Amino acid sequence: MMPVEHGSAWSALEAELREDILSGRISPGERLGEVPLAARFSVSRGPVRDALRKLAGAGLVSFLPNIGARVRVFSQDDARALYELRAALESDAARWAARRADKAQAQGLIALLGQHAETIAAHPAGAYLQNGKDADFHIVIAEMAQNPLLRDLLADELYPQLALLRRQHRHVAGRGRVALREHENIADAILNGDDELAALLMRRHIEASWNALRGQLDAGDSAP
Amino acid sequence: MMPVEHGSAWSALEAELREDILSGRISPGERLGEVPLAARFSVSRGPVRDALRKLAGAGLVSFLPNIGARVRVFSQDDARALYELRAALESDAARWAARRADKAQAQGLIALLGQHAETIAAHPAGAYLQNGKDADFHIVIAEMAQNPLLRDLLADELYPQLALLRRQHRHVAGRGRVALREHENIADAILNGDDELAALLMRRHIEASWNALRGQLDAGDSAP
DNA sequence: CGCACCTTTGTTGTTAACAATATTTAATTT
DNA sequence: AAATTAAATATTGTTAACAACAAAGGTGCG
Repeated sequence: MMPVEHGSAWSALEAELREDILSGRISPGERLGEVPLAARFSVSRGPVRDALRKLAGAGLVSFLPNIGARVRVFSQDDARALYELRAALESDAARWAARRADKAQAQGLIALLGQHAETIAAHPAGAYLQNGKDADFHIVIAEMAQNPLLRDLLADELYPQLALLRRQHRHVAGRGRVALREHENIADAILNGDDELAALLMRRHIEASWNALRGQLDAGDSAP
Repeated sequence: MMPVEHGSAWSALEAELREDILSGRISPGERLGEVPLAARFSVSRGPVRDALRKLAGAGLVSFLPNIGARVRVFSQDDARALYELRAALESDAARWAARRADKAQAQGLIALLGQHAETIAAHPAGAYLQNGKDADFHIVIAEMAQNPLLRDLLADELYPQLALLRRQHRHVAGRGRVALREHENIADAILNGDDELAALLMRRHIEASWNALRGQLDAGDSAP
């Protein structure tokens, strides 16, 4: 008999809520009342609370005691802090990836860059950074670093927060070709086992990404 | 009328549990049943669940669905991952501290090192690393970096986890004098605004700390 | 007309009972 | 006696009702 999956009450719930937030179906700043959510998922408020607390821990939801949960809104200072943290983590991820490069993963990285080049050639306008392709590259490197703590912190916390942050603003201007070039240089350094160079290039790559975003933030840009 | 503080049911609860775990009153691996805890704090299981989930998010408690919570036990690989992450975060904290050094904080750092030198002189055996003095130094630097996200990640997650990790093992052999010397060199680099040197020295400092701990781990050392 | 205060309403925090799962204990069989 | 299975027990997951708090709206007073 197919067992009715249990204990998954808030597990599935959290995943779906996450998806709704990251896809923009629920907008930044929007209220997340426990009762409506409970009704929507045909479940009681208990599991909903658990899921909201977990999402708050992941930085996707802001939580005020006795007031409630809202989809998180990032201040410019939040964004700066986020990118600085990202630079610290990812430059070290690149450093370790260069030292520990695993054959299979390294080939995956090369294949990925090949795909990206094709994508860029096909859509010169630059949909590169927009469609999760960028995230793939960074996640492969996080895997290559062979540090589960670092990988999870990046994949489960930082990248979702960055995705949500970008939702608040117009998509960053097409840095596609330049970004791909930077990715290729980073990959080369990793495949050559040059850990210091890989770390430095990754740091510069993220600083460039931050500068591009900050330009838009300074221009007073915000999503509808 | 003095208002009976509310909303503090699990806030105080979480703080006390944290303290019990970090102080060793509850040992690593020990079971954290919801019912006994609820009875102990004269509260229902709901707030206890919240507190346990939060502590699990902070990495002090391991949580298995349908089974329960235990005080976290670190594997050697966990420890390695922790120290690698720490090196990434703290070397960048030192980097930013050197760039953004705030007068008041910088003097605080100097004062701290003076105290530490006296402590070492008074207790040559080396109680330096054992009594939170070490943590103070690193926290001041995290503050100086002026990145709330980085500071909270270090102060609320990494340092507590490190404290718990050390509880699992005999105290690391007195690296006191050497560590103080390293601290002084880091502080000099920060006060001179030499961000690259500060970052590098901090990374080496943490690597040395990790090597000292790993030596004991390899020797099959574990707390009673 | 404006402001403060109070009432009302809606939402979150907490509780205790119920349901489902894991663990332990005891019985049974080989 | 050892191992396997089945009942019993303890623990976690979920639910619905109750209590405390915050926000909104209306009323009275200056």
